[in-house]
Amino acid sequence: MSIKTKIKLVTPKSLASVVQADIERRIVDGRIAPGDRINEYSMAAEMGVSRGPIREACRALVKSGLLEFIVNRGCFVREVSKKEAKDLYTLRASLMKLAGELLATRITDREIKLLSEMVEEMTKAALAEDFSNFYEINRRFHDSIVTFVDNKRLREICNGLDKELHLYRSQSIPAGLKDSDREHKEI
Amino acid sequence: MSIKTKIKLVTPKSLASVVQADIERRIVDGRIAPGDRINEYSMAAEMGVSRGPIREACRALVKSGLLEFIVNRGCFVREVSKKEAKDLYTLRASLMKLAGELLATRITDREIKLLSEMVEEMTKAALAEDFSNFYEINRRFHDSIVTFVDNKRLREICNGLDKELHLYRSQSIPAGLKDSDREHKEI
DNA sequence: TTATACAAAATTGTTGACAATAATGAAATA
DNA sequence: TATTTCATTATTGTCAACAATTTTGTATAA
Repeated sequence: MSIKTKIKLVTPKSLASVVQADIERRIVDGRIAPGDRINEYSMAAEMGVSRGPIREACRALVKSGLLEFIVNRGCFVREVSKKEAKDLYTLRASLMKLAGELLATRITDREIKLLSEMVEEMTKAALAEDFSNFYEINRRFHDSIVTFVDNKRLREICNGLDKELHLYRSQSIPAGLKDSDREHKEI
Repeated sequence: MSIKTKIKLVTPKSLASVVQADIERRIVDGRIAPGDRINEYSMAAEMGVSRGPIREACRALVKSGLLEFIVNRGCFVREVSKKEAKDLYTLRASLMKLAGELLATRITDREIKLLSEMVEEMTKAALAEDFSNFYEINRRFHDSIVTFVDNKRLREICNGLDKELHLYRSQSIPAGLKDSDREHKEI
């Protein structure tokens, strides 16, 4: 069953949005590495669609910071420099601080419980040095916080920053696990 | 001279990016109002291009929050609710605060001078109740700050939020001029 | 009059084709 | 050998046509 028939059975979505999610996934899980070019033609062939939806998806991914666009040369997976990563961290830290402050005024017991459980899981993963698992829970942890805050744009931006930072980490070595864990407990 | 030949003489840019800037401009200066649909066909005809670039541009504008996309119905100029506007203000305030803090540690005399001049101009415009002029200087003022900070993503996000908020203001009544002016002087 | 059904028109979704540009590689030259 | 030139190939840029879907308007029935 092709991608196209698959989505038609569920909620109606444009091909471009499906393609977008697919490319995003490929980037995040490393199948496409920073610096790689998105070959419209082969990507289209691989997904069984034409180049139109691919191009539309790429335009969106450029705006979200995952791709870089060069005229007549195409889209490349962002290479995040150290300076840019530092800037992104600063930004995200500031926004997570805001999220924390906002959430503190409206958080429910149920939400506290959910977050606590995640911190616990993260601690376990960190001690076991289970990196991929740690990052996944960590991602869910932060996403939960910004979701509970109920500020749509804040959530979108934070998730976007997370993806960009993930891009940076995939270029360098994973480090500082215990540190970020201690940070979480303080919230 | 058509749009196409015009850009070819300057820096090479894709049609889609020019279309994107054009649509953005139309939205910001009110030629297209919140709730309006972007008719791909007529927009393409009006700009003398095909629908491809229009669609690509719209995908980007959706990501940046200026348009809303509904499958099989097209792109509509965002209608920003009061709640959303409040959220955006919160976000922007927090980011401008961050920008201010970051800038304080590295600002040059020349930059201080430039910003002071803008505050002065804004005060004049506010007293003369010259709304459009005030907003334009205001925009440049904020853009200067985030530019001086030298955090690319911060700048992009702030400018994006500004545009979204402009969208909200264009729906409601302009108000609170003097207030925001006082805010600026405190920086 | 109001509601429903349905044909016609308008609009978006997707594709394949062609044009324009950039990348590649081989031949010619220093 | 190293470099340049230039044809070839690969790739992106743009378009126009067709398919699928939604909207509109009209005729019909309650």
